[in-house]
Amino acid sequence: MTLRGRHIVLVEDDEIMGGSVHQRLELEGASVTWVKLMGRGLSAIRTPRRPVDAVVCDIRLPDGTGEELYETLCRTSSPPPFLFITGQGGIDQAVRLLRAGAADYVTKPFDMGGFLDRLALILRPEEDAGLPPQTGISAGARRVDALVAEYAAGDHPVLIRGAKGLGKARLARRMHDQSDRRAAPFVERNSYRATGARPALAEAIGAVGEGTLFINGIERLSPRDQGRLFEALTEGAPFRTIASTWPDTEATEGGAVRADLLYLFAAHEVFVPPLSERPEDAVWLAGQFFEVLNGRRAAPLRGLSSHAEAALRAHDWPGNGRELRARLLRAVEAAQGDRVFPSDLFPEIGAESDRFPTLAQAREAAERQQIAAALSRTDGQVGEAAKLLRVSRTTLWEKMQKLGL
Amino acid sequence: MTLRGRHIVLVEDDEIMGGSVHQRLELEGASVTWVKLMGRGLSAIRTPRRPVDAVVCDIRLPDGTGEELYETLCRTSSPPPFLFITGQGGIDQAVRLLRAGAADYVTKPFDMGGFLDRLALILRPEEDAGLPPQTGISAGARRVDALVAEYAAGDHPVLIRGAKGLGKARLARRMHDQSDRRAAPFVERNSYRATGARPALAEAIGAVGEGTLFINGIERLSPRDQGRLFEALTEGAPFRTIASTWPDTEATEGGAVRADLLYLFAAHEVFVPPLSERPEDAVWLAGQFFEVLNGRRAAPLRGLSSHAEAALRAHDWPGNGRELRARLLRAVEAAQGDRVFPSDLFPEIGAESDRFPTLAQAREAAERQQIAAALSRTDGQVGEAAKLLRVSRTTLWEKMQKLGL
DNA sequence: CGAAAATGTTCGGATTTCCGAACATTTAAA
DNA sequence: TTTAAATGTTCGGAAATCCGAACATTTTCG
Repeated sequence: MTLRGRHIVLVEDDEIMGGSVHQRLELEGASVTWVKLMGRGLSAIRTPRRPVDAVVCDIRLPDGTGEELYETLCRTSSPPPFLFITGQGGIDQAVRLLRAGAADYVTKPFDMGGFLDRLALILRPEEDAGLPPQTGISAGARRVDALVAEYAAGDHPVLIRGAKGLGKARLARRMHDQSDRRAAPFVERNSYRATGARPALAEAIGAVGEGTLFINGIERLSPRDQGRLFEALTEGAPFRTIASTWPDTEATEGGAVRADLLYLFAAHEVFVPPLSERPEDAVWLAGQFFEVLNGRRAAPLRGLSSHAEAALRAHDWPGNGRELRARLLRAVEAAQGDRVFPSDLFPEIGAESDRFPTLAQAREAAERQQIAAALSRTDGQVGEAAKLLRVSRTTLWEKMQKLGL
Repeated sequence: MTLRGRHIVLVEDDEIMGGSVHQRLELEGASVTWVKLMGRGLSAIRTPRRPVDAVVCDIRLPDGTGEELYETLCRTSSPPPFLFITGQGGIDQAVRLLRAGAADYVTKPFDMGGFLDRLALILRPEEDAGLPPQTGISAGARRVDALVAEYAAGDHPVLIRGAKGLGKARLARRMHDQSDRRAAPFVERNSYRATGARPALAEAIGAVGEGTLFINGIERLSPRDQGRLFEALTEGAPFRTIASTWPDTEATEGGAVRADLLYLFAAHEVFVPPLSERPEDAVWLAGQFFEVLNGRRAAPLRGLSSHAEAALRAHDWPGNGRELRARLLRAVEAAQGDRVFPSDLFPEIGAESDRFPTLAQAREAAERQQIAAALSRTDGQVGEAAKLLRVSRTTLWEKMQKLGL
């Protein structure tokens, strides 16, 4: 697979490094947006000229870190895959990023060929062709798959609940593929994507015909859009509706779904348990990923060591499947022996975990908390919150962007 | 009493108001330091050219508030009396200052004659000539007075414990006045006063002769000074030593007293209960103040109403005697009828108490907390704390000043 | 007791933050 | 459906913050 025709956002302040990567990516046929500041990166990714396929991002930036950029995006949207460029000593940071669901990282200095290979790897779509249409092997995963099969035969709305990285979009797609509507369009409306990147609901409804409309993140729909959806569903719309929600505390508090709309979905829900509750699925999924990835190695590995499997079971998987896939990618690439070992999967073991927050971090945390409290108090009214906080509307808006609120 | 020869610090940014007050105070013979910023005020009060007798301070300043200035000073020292200038609508703020122990306030617009009278009132020393040498009438107060009389006859060190505003310095003075050493000097070393305003311990020891050395705030002595004092006490120094301590949580954590020094005082302690634990003393003391202050009115009042007395009993007196005296000053001045009523003593009743902290306030609170944590972690080592917090030593020092740490 | 280390403190320059004005877009209300 | 209100967002200038260098003073340690 080539990079030709892809849109890459490059966030790198170093003139030489950035120039090299920029030039080489364009030689490969990619379209590159090069920015030098975290703030600029935020804008470029949130409101891009065209959809962003991947982000290549340095860790250290003049106005913050790549980590902050990524996590800020995660709070209000679903960012495109990130490939981080880290220097020596930044490994603990990069590993945290993997845990949070970032795609991968490379360590300076690196050869351009290896870098391009890694970038090409993460550009591949989330639903790998090599994986079977199955959530897992645990009892909980089998219940999910049974419900998916059952609901695929129906026409009623379905709500998929579960944390990020659990493949809710893939479940919706499978439900569509196993239904009578499989020949009609499958249209996704991702509410987590930045404003510029997502179509209006009306546009999505216009495109779906008698197919399946998938609303990713129903709690993020505006009240007006929720009204439109409710109308469509109660007036016999020809398409089938599947929605997902991410039971994140902030989302629940901030973006309530009107009760009557929720009522339409209440009878048919699919809850996807987190990987931490089904460790045998983590091992199974890792095995699936291993088969696919190992097949690409010039010198194939023999498998996962038993200790690696034990470590997979013991991990708490805050990033769920996305984190698992990223770790497998790195492990298969980095393995020195003939098998994958725990230290290949979890290189951060031994890294310092106890860090004293800096003054800037403490200040930011307090600002984030206070702004959130003010927004809560004003029911999301930004202008009123600005008055309460005694800052200008501009200042509040910029801080909200910076802090990911 | 005139203002002649007194040193007044004026903190007022308004050119016209400041110019008027400055000119009139100098006409009255006072020496005036006029600053326009809270930060400048901090410096002028902490390291003055000569000791500060009083501060005249506006509430609203370009770089903060008079309230912040006062409270910042209170955290690390015992500020001179403050007379606040407040505009309309600032009454709740001024009342909070009274509660915290500030001397008084005037409301714009005011006539200069009344302003000067009020300033003259607060310049009078804390121990008013009109008050009897007595702590109060409650059982607890009588125990304190009995101990003072008993210890006055001895030569052993004495420790006076109690919160600010309870007259610990007056108790020490009374102990001296009732002792055989009354003809010799009484020298006070106030550890709470700003660095520039307090003499070195060695200087105080040199001046006391066979008199009484009063260490106000023994926990604030440096380890070296504690060593000097210990040596003096164990090697038969000719003077008598009385010390006070303020059982404030911050002081206890920050400035521990070495155990062997504390041992020398342990056998003779006087604990002064807070006014909140002896409400009848609050009423008695208010009565004493009333007699003194009422005598100065052109049209004397008949007394405190029974409801006023009830309100005095009910109040929790966070500022203890200092707050009580300030409230009586205002009440006797402001009384409209022939008696003092609750609303004269507690004008803030009805004022809005629930305020949402601004973003700057939240940020400051977080900074204060984080800096305190860092200092705690580094055992007071400022340079190490700066590294931990990832700020420069200068920045940390300035923030410590601003935040009162 | 003297030297080293740390604190106390100031100042000017660089950097960052904050803001009002302005305009486009979206949402809410009439 | 139209209008008003609010949000989304940018930009340049003013104000505030942060810092290193520097020097005086105090504290600590050998």
